Amino acid sequence: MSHGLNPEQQEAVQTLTGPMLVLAGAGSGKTRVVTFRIANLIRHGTRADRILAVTFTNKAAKEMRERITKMIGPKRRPPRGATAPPAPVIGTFHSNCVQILRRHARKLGYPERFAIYDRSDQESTAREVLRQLRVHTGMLKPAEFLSHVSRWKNAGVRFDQAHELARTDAEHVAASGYRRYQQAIKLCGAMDFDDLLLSTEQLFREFDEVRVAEAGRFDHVLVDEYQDTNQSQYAIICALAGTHRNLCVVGDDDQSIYGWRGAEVRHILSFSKDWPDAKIVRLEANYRSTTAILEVANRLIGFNKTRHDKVLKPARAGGTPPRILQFKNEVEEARGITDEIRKVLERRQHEPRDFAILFRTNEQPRVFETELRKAQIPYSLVGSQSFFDRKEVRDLLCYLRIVDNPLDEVSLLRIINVPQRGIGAKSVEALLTHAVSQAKTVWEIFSDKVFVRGLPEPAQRGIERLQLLSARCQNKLTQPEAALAGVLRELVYDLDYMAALERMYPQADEAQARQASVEEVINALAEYEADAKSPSLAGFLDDVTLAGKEFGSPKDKEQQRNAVSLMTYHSAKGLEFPFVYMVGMEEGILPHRRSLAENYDDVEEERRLCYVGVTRAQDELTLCLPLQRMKWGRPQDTFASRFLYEMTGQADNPNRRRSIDSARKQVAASTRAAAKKSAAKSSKKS
DNA sequence: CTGATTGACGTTTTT
DNA sequence: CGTCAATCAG
Repeated sequence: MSHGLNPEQQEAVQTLTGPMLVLAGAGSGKTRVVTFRIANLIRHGTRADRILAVTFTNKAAKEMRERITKMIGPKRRPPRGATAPPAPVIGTFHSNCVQILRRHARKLGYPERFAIYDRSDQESTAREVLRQLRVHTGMLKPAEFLSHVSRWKNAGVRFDQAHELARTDAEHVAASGYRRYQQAIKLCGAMDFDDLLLSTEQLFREFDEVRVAEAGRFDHVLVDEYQDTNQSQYAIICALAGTHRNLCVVGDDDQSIYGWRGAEVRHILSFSKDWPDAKIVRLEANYRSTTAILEVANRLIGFNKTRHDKVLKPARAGGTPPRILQFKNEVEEARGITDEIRKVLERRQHEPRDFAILFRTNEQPRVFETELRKAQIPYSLVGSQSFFDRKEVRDLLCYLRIVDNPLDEVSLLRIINVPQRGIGAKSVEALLTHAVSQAKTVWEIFSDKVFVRGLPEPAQRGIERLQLLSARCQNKLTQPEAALAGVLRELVYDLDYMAALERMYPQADEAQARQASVEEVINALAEYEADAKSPSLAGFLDDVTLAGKEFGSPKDKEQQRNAVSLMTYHSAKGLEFPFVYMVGMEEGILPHRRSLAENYDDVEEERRLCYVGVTRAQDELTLCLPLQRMKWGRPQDTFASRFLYEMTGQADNPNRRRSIDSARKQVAASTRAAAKKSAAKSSKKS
């Protein structure tokens, strides 16, 4: 055991009891240490299923599970029907909280089958709440409203306290909405992502017997990416590990990039205050990147004030110094990088999966997508717009959610007239007003015969059909041996959904693509059904909400296995690539203008974001700067990111703006020349 | 009730 | 330049 580990790593792996803080720098083999440690615990007699490991993403959890199975799992596949050997419990905070809450939801006044609302459900609810308050979207947008509410929730501010903290007009409106929002989702028997953590915390606080029971399931708790834990997550950790104190947290304060979500670097900076007997292990050797890259990384992060002092020590000598490339604009940037990648690929030394293009905002990759597609280079856009965000997929899932839980108002409102069944805006409005006045959900109002008879004739029939549809599905589900995928297939048939899609999308190819998505949902459900231990509609929906991004068609999966990665710095955390391109290194983007506005702390977080990007690179790092960027149809000049100057040791350069200006002048000249040329061409033609 | 057109407006990251 | 909400004519 512990072969190939350095002394620090060995200490982290072999000290098995008591609290421990592992300060793991980027590329220090952190993941390896965590998995070795779990394996070691099992070898020393801990039952595997009494170990809880909390990861940041579902993807990380999946990878960790696979690694551990490889290390300690049976050499041969156990015969069919044999009981599976105990395995460690590995998952995100959110998925673990759902497990716990499913067992005790009643205690908190939620139905056993409470729904989980994702971002899009939250936005719909927010929109509805703001509409009821007659707030103009110009004054407070749903997304902004949600960010206020989320901040309050994470800070432990209840909806009756928010008004005291509100300063601006928008915040006061948000405070009024907060109450309604919370009541609305509670009425639907739903929790949003924040609620999952807060409710768990509340559950442990108010019902000690529950806390004792849940904590008693484990003898060891490990937390990865500890720098990104927020207040409630920390409380949950303490509740679970407080008794046995076998708590191992692993993280890097320099990679704390979720402050906006309530993560507190404070937790990792002061761990030893709360756990005075904690052993602290520092992993500073970096096995990932070349010396040339690490020099830049160290120089950059040195500009941050609030941090544990540590320096990444390179294990790989030499290397190519990072390059800084300037392009005329963001289209040229995409074209230039695509070209470079294509050339490297043609030499057959590297594969598409060796490349990553990192950016700050989700709007940036659009240009890259078109260029990569043109060059026929396979790419995968990580994160945004997953399969389950497609309209038709989402609609179908809403049907399933209503079948599972008819009180789920957000889902109902989404598909109440999709495909169209005569329940127009007026009728919906009437239903909603009545529902609110009765403190009931719309689904319950459906059964209010007197009220429904007052609605237009087509609406009445639509409601009846909807009720019938749901009842039929529920009926099928109660039958023994009912296949979930089969029920869904019949639902699609009953809805005549495929034909409806053709009507909704007149273009044949688009309609076909959407119909294919429907097939894929059915496949995904079938796949879930085949894999899950005890499959249920509810379980499938939970998985989709919490880990939706890992689903997808087999074709997509196959294609994405070896593709250039396009992702944000946030989703790049924990990953590594031989070639990394950091794109759009401009003031206003990285650091983002929003974080520049107010305080200094936010710039430090942006710097950490940049640091995360730099430390993803194994062999070659390229920093890119478009000198102009299209904004609202007009090209606008950019300024080079201050981080570029910091990384290159020019932070104090008083002329840094001028030097960029001169570069811009050159580009402007060449642009003018190009414009003249094309003008000449077109005049020749005519 | 539905489908088409017009107008305003746009500052980030995600479990 | 795109997106989405509000508005209007069938």
